[in-house]
Amino acid sequence: MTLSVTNTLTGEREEFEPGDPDDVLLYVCGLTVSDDAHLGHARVWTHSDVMHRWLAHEGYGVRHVENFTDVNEKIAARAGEEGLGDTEEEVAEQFMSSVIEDMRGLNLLRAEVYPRVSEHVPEIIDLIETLVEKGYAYESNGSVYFDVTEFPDYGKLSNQNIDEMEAQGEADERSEKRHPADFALWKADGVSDAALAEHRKDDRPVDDDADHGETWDSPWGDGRPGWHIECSAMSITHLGETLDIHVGGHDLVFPHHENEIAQSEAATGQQFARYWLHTGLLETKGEKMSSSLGNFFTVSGALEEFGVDVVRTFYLSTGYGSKQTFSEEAMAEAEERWERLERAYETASDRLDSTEARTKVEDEELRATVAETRKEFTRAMNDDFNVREAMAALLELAAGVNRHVDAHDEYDYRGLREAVETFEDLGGSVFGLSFGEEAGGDVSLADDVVELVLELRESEREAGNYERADDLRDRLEAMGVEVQDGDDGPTFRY
RNA sequence: GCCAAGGUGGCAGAGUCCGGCCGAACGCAGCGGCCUGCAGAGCCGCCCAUCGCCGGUUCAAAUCCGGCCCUUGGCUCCA
Repeated sequence: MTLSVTNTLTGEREEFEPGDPDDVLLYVCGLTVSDDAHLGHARVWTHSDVMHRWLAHEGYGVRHVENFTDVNEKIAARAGEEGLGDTEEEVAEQFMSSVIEDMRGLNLLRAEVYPRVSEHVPEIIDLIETLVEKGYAYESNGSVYFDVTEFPDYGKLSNQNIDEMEAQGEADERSEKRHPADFALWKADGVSDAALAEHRKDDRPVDDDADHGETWDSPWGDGRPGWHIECSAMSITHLGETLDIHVGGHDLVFPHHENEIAQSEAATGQQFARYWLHTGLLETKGEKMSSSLGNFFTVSGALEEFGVDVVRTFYLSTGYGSKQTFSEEAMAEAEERWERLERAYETASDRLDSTEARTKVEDEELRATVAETRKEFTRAMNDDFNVREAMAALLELAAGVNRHVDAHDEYDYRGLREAVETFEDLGGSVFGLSFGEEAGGDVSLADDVVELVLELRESEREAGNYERADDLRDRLEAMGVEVQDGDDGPTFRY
């Protein structure tokens, strides 16, 4: 069964054919570290993580690169804020370490490299020089712009049309730029994005004297790299001229990704990325979650409040390409889904421990469910990473396990073992959920203490002292220990 | 204005590429039953869908074609 993906470039679903199946080149557009990461960022991370995991699961070798943009005016602008450091570099460093912490917390597979803009300025300058030499870029007042009219394919990703853009703002001889759609590859010292935007709109002069952070020497004088060029430079450096999958949020299609294509393909003459996958945006109350709108929920806050598994389950209940709404209700539902899976997994592994490997019981229905789950999960994932349907398959397995346990007094060892393995493989390795992972720490001691309390409670129950028994249960509950009485005695989880 | 994505039950959200298995998945909420000292979990069953609107193609459309309405995103920093 082969994987097919929806390619933004063509707008169609295509069969996935990487340059080298043993070395699939995956580039994820990372974030600008000017603030704490929020749940919208984590959505891209989680979906690209699951893509990575699925490719690896299916036998592909994956080389995953994810950049950090640590040179940006918004970062520089925060220098001097309490607790953030006095320079652009320090501020970036600060946020970068918290982002890395978030990524760990989300249980993301590590990328091969996390390149930073500040460490790739020479490569960026080289790339710009190549573009200038080839006639795709020109210098103007110490800044360098990409000439969109020189690149016939400009607009192929976003279906934008240069002529229409031109109609909106006539090019002016006074302008630093030849065409309104031209974009900065290199910004002369003192030139800010804000000034550039104004310039683009009504031709106001581009220089202002505010301090916009560090500057670097270049053939065009001191300055800073433009926004889009970094991704081209870093991905070419680490993944070569043609990469297989480029992932990013939908809001980056234009202009960012369009410009990346223009720069990279103009410079190398090769196709930049084979497949462009764009993730839908996370919304709250009908608008996208974003740093600039200030309506965001931080990753660390969410991890603390809901836990990794619930956060991941939340993301996995919608396809990567669809937009998704964040709300307390949605998180509550994700929690129910995750717990349903987790409980079924625990039920299966507990019963497995108590049944003989050579048990004679065979439950064809259970075994069929396991087989069907694997088949359906694989089908769904290969169908443009349809995680929602893959998740549904896992939930069917949960129901299958519960049915088996409900209907039998003796259990099917092999069937249960296969179910447990399936949860660990598909739910654990592919979805990155914590099946079968003990929380660590003093767990064993805590477990023993709870067992002790439950033993006491059992004797109260046997004696008919239900009030006393319920009180013990309530008090455990208050500590976060959930107690359930079953045919085989009480079980607990926390 | 231009470009893109989307409008499916109380909520959420698959299915739309490749029309029939969709009388519409999975889940949450709600209702009934079983189980239980009780509770929870679980199991069984039920409830709620003119698949945005109008028209067309077809033996057959949520799925294809055309028009319209609405929402979100992009066109400025943005995952």
